[in-house]
Amino acid sequence: MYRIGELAKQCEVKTDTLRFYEKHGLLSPSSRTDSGYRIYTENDAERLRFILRAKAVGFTLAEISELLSIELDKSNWACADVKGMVDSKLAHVEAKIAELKFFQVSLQRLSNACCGGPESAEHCSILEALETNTDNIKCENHDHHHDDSQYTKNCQRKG
Amino acid sequence: MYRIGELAKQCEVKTDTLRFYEKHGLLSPSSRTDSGYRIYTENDAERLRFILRAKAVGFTLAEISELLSIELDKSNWACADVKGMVDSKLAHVEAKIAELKFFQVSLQRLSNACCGGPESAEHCSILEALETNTDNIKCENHDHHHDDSQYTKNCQRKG
DNA sequence: CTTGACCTTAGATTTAACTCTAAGGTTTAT
DNA sequence: ATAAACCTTAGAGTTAAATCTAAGGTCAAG
Repeated sequence: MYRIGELAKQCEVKTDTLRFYEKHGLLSPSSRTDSGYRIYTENDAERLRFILRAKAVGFTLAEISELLSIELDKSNWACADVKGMVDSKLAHVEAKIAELKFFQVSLQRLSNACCGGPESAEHCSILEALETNTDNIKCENHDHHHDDSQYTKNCQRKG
Repeated sequence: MYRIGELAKQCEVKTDTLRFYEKHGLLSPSSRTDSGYRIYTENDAERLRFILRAKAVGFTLAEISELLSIELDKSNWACADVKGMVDSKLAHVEAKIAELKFFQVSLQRLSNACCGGPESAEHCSILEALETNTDNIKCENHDHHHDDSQYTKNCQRKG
């Protein structure tokens, strides 16, 4: 059982944000005190964490509402409806994962191609890494050496 | 070589959006015609696609700017700087992937638990799926049958 | 028994990211 | 050679998602 300020602090949001989510139907406290204070349960907290996670990966509040409506309307829906909706959201999530893996590969490639030393990063760029396909990595070959293996271990392939 | 309208159409954004990105330093056309029209190269288009992908997975324009600044400033930076920044962004991307996999698992679990038939979805909910750990899945056991295996194949485990 | 940290509401303001408007110049098709 | 469909700028308006303000009620500590 949390009051609004406690839940807000725990989840690192403002109390305003919680009232905003309530007004927009995303999260309502399970009860109120006699004097009208909001009382949130652990279940409410779980729901909030779900909302914040969804937001962090780029879902809009409208999309999050839709995801959560699966919970709210469950007894009025048929399994077929729920499954259809879930599977569509699942496809959406999987598409996002694929997009992010694209960034991951690009950034990893750039990180690998870059020796990490004090040289100019003339040939280190995300877009160069994007243009390069799969494993044929441009790698700067500077004409000097510096102390250690840590910097140069990833610099061996050349386009 | 594209004019603003052509690039906008190709990437399904408004021309306003491209002018907005230019004003905010995310994407400038490589040149202009004598009469002042913007001329975008294939490289510019690639950069735009990068921006749109980054946006789609929840990066703000400020974060995207930062990602792209690796490109802009490359000759003024040392490899060590670039690598540090890239690795930090990489960690960010990997965290997002982890978050999304959390959703993927939850949704997949829900999809699996839900028989997909015409029954009430009483026990189908995202939050129930979130609460359930790993493989001990609640699954409604309706007292009737319907046509085929397609609906019931995933309904065999019970908590 | 009052001070200060909480809570309430309604409504105004802010921020990011567009999106539109107005007033005019350019290009292409008929 | 002129209408339609583009382009230019500066600046105003919109939308989502908060965030702040004002005016006041609640409650535990000293």
